[in-house]
Amino acid sequence: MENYKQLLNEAGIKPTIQRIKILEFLDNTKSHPTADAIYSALYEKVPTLSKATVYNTLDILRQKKMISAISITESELHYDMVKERHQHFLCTQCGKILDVSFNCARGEMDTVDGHQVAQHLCYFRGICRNCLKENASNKSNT
Amino acid sequence: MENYKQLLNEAGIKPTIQRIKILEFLDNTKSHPTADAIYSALYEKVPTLSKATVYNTLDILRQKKMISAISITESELHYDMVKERHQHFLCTQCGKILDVSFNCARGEMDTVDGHQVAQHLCYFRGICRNCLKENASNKSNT
DNA sequence: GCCTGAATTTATAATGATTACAAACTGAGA
DNA sequence: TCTCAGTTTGTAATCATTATAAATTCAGGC
Repeated sequence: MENYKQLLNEAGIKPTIQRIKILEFLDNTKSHPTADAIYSALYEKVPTLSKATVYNTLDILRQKKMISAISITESELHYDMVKERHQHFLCTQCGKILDVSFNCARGEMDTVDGHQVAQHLCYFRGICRNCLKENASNKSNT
Repeated sequence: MENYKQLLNEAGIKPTIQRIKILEFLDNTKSHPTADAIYSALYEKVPTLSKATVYNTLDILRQKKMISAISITESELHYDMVKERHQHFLCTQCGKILDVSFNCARGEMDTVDGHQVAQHLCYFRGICRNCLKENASNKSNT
C-alpha cells in the first residue's frame, strides 16, 4: 500500500485511502474492470466508498496517465493500469477483455494524414483461445 | 434511392423508406453521425420517423456488415458506411472524427496470441491538421 | 489541542444514450 | 377484402455517467 501512496504522491495526487485502494485494485487485477466493478469490489473493504469517488478518482488517474480507459464493449468504459504497451481483445463469446501483445508497425508514428497523433488505440474482437478450445472439445463430445 | 433499395434487397433487408433514407444518409455524409444526428437530419424528410426505428435500422445494418460503429468518443456511438478499409481519428480540439488511410502492418492477421480475430479497429486521437493550421495562424497573429 | 479553510468524499439527483415494450400501421398473399 | 407477419412508432425503462451540494477530513496556524 505504501507503494501506491508513493505513486500518487509522485503524481501530485493527494493519497487518500480511497485513491490508494482504487489504484491498488487496478494494479492487481487483469480483468479490466468497469467503474461499477471497482466500486463493488472495494465496497467491502471501504464500506463508505461512494461511486462518485470511484469516477472522480478514475478521472484523476487518467489525467495523470496512470490508467487508461477501454471503450471496446461500446456500452461502458473499462479501466486498465498503464504498464507495458499492449492492446486489447474482446471475446465476443465469453465477454472477457484480454491483453494482447501487439505493436502496430507504425505505432510510434506521430502523424497520420497530417494529423498530429497523441494517442493510438487498437482493439480486436473475436473468439479467445479459451473459448476456441472449449468449443473444439464440446464439438468432439457430440 | 433505387440504389439503396437494391442494396437492402441484396442484403435480405426489406427496403422500407426509413431504412433507405438512413442508409442513403450514411452513404452521403462524412461526419460519422450518431443515432441522434441521423434522426435529426432525417426528421424533416420523414416526419413520422422514430428514434427507435433509427436504432433498429442501425442494428440491422450492422448485423449485415453494411455499416460499422465507432466508439472513439467514449460517450456515444458514431456510425460509418463500410467502404474501403480505413481508420478513425478524433480531434480532441474540434471534436470531429476524420477518416485516416492507415493499414496496420498486421491488419490482415487472423490470430493474436492464439485468439481468433474477427475484427480489428484502430483509433487515433490528437489534433487534426485543420486545427493545427488554425492554431499556427492564431499564434502568429498575437 | 482547537480553529479554519480548502480539498475530498458522500449521497442523491439529473442527464443522456440506448433498449424494451406494446400498440398502431403496412403490405403481400390467400 | 382479410389476415398475419414484419415494421414502425411513442413511451417508458434502464443504466452508465455527471452534476451538485452537504458532510467530512486534514494540514497549518493560533
